[in-house]
Amino acid sequence: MQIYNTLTRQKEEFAPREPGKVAMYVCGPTTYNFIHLGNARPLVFFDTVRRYLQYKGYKVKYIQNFTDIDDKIINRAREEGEDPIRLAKRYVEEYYRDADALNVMRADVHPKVSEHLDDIVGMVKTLVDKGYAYVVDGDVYYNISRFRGYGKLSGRSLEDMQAGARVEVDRRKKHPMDFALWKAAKEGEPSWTSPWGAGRPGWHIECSAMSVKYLGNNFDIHGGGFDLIFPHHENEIAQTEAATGQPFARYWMHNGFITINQEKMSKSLGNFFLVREILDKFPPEIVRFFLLSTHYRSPLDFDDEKLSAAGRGLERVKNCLRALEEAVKTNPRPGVSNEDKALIDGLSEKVSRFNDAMDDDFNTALAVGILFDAVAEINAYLHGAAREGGAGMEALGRALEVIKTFNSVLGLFKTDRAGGIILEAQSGADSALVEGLIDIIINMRQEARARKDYAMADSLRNQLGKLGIILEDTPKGVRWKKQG
RNA sequence: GGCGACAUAGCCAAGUGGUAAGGCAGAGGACUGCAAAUCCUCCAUUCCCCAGUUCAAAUCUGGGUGUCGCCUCCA
Repeated sequence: MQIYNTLTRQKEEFAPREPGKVAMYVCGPTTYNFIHLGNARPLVFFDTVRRYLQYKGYKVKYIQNFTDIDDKIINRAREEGEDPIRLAKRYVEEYYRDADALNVMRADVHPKVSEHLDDIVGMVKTLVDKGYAYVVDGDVYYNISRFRGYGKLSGRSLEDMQAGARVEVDRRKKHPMDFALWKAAKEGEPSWTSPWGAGRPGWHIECSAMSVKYLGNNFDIHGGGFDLIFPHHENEIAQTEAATGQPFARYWMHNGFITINQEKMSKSLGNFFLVREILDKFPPEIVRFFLLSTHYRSPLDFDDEKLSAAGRGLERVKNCLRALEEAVKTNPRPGVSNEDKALIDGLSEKVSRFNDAMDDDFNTALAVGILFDAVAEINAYLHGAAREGGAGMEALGRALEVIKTFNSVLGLFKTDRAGGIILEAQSGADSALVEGLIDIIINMRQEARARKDYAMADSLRNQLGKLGIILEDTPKGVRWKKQG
């Protein structure tokens, strides 16, 4: 398996530090608002990485933090007149609602800054003691000039950065690019005690302290968005390697941006779409499918039209699944015919290509293409079986299994306890009553058709259609589904 | 100003030396009362432009054009 490593700027063969086990850390959101689509991309992508590694048989330890102490949170809390810690906590809960909807698995640990002050202060102290950090008026700064490898992740030199520095230089810093490990408390801000007085952690130190705490000094994969390469991850490396004296994360992975009209989506530009808003209009599996349809390192342009085109594509997969489940119910014939054998072999080839695609730096776009190939092959088989002797039990079982396998990695559809794919999340209000009513209408329409009253039949179908209920007349009877 | 990425059909998008996956949209046909779903067939002699390397390039090299990103909080 090959992984593109930002650190070396090339694909490398993946070999975890401990055979069979993978330790990974993904930078999570700062919780001062609902998450937007740009936040969702790394969530969904790295969740897929995790799922694939597990599918490959690795035991994965997956950590994703919440930044719940931060300037943006404090500012937001001030505007809302709410306690910052409470506000952050609220948005952590909201985060889970969105992430769960997108079928993102929970991390093994979701550490919060507010619960790791001891670890953070401990690491800052180590850096001060080792001479990598200095104290000025209760602030603690990292002295980047002391760290020889500074710039190795983002591929820039200290000189380049000094020339390009756009920020007003704080005269108290030894180097303009020195960054805060610890910020002295200001009036009215939450603060914690430390050897340097009351204050709070700088942004970068939390990930260093927490990742090392849960995964050790040199874990396998560290992930996040492209924009974290500099300064966040560069600084993490400087801090952690200086503190531990060992190399930090081994593979650095970064996902590309979501753009709107080819421009970066970001909170600062104000052109962002909340996951919550998008999920009001589209089912979550479409959003997830859309995110995985492009390679993770490429930019992905978002608009409603593209999402709905993706949804129309995903519908093919759903239809195939429905047809498959229906075929299984109509007592398939035992044994393995030549056609059955051809399908089973064809599907094995798809699985092998799917694995190859994912092995090549998690090429989910190619993997999705292979899913469609499998769907086309299954549909053609079902189509042929319909006019001949019927489908074979073993072939159908294999087809269902392959689609489920692909789904377990891509995480598009949620599954029930028995491992079955859930296609329609029926809301509680629906179910029995609605289904009963629809059956009554379908029967009325069938009677109309029987007496060739097509005007009535079509009218009933159209009216249901307006409510998002789609009827399909098949040789085996009428089938209905919800739109989307 | 420094550094970097990308440019493939109407749209989205794989493919990084061997002769263009897949999806959406579209055209024709089968099935159907009509639809829908599904199946079959078609839909880029060509991969931003120019030059070069090679038996062979969308893929490598050089130059140009365009778009985007990072250098400041940001996934």
